Amino acid sequence: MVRLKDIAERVGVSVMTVSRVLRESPDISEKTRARVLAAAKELGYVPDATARGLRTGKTRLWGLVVPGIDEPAGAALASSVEAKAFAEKFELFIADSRGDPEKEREAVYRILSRRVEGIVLAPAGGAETLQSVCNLVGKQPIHLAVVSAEIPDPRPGAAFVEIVFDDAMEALARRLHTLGHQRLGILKTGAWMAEPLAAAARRAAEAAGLAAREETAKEMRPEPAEIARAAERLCLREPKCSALLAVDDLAALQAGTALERQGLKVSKGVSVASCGGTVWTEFAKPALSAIRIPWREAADEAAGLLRAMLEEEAKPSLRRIRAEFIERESLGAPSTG
Amino acid sequence: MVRLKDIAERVGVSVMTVSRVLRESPDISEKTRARVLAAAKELGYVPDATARGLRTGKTRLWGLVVPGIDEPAGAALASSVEAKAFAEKFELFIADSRGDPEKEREAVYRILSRRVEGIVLAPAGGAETLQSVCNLVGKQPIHLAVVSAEIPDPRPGAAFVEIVFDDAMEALARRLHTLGHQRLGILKTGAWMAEPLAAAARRAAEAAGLAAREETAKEMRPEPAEIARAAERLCLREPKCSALLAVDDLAALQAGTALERQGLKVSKGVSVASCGGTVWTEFAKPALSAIRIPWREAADEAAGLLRAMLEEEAKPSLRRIRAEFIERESLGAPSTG
DNA sequence: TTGTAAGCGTTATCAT
DNA sequence: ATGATAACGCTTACAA
Repeated sequence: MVRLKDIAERVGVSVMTVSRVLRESPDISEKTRARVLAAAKELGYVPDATARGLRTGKTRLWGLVVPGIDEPAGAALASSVEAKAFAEKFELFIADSRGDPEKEREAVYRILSRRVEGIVLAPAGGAETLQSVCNLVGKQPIHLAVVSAEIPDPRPGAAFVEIVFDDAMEALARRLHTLGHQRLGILKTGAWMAEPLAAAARRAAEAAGLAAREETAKEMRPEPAEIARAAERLCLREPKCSALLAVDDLAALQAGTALERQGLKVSKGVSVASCGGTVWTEFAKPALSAIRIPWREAADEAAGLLRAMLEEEAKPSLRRIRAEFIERESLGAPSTG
Repeated sequence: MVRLKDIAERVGVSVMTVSRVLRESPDISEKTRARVLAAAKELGYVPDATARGLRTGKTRLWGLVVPGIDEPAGAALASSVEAKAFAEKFELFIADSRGDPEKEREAVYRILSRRVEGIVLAPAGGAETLQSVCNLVGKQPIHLAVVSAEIPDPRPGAAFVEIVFDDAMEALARRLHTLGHQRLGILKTGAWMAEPLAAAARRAAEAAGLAAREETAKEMRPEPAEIARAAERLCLREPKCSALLAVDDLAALQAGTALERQGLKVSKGVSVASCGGTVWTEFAKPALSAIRIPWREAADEAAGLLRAMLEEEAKPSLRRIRAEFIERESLGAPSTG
């Protein structure tokens, strides 16, 4: 590995001179600059950002911890944060908690030990387990931005980006009610934010005068057959639901397919909606995605907060971002009878 | 930030003693061990892996560079490599080249400057631009594992995981021929590995006695309307293709939808196939995914190679992984006439 | 314009 | 069983 010292010896100057040249400091004669640059190139010098960080105290490192980086939502988050990091000349650690709070804790700890300047966290657990991670990070002189639908009260010392589902869910429930639906089936999985989504759906259904039933598949990405069974329990068994809301697009896609196999026709007879908002789902099956979740906006906001906190002494803040209801073809009137 | 020194002063021992306790070295009296541990906990000590890495020369850091981390294939890769890294107690940098060889070069350089011990690269460009990145990395004392369908010849000094499409494509082409198809439309996008996939499809079509036509959308993830136009050009304009192969599932999904809107029925009349093999696409639309690309296997292999290279002095190796043809419902006989 | 000395937090090595 | 010293590669502070 080539060090400054190697270049210095080669050129016959001090290490400091080389360091200055490479950092483009002024006060360097054109002659030495050229010779140093040439030697650096010739030797294939790659600066050691690790050593620089140790000396300066600035590592230009960020960390991101998500539950499920290969889930559409997690991938959207990763993409947004990575883009910001790259543009700002930060390197980004990514760790996947896989929905496990224990793994999340370990990931955060390990990332802390790398002396990152900030962490974006998409929490795996609920508000309780989040507290403990916030405490851990709070003791370190770094910044934390949490993207979540459940904000602990009182708020720990971190920047929060809260994703709010209520307005969108209420709009959806009202729309379904207007179309003539009386009972909403909620299909929950172990996907990120599934529980807050389901809770918002329940609240909205009640407010709109819809009865609601819920079926749960615990895995983050359940077997298609399991989703099919849940969908059938909701829409084929008494009391039958004429409308189905799945907490994510892929589950909705499966559920819709399953119901059509059973002879129900989506949009006529049974309405199917889902919560989505990633490049992938928007692209693949926009018809179902009635609740658009602003994953990218949330991630951009979180990354923006980290960057902002670098400069100003930003106080722990709370930023709300709202999901929105989008009218889709998969929503229709219930079959009569 | 708490340092070993702080603990040492607190307990009244030397820094080395503290270091030893924290690294669980033997030859430490139970008494001091307990006191050091207590102080470390009390002060909220988090070790500085950066400084450790500087001193030991072992950073336990890996890097991953992909084109499109929010694409199904990129996300699958990230997930696999992250899992291996986490299990092996490595931290993982992730950078997204977004299909741009220039960005890829910068990402690799920046990751090198973090003194990672290994890099997994999913190259953005073809074999030519890959060479230059391999040269850059080759000068450093670290390991490189490349996941690609195009291996440069002669092979640069790196471990290669080659994804091979030919067998699967040939099986697909033969099947289509048997079903009575005479002309295959190939729908290419700017997705990762699109060009090698299309090339393999062309070769396979020719070998099976199918004529082939190709339409290209340059973006990695083109507008649905653009895909629809391309699909229509292939299947509605003379010489009409009775079978369509898209280089990725999402494009196929869009294409299928577009063709059905035009009155063609997928699996009767027009056959639609795609190249997939990620959790998302398998889950959402298995019907279309006739070429299963072993993304995860490839990523696991690449991560495994990195790990192996840590221990033994592994030579630059080449490992082939084959895509497989899977019979799907979306394949049927062409409409007669 | 260039050089010298010291130190960032840790561990290898040798000493006690 | 514990401590002292130096060094990893770099940059800040000061001197020449």
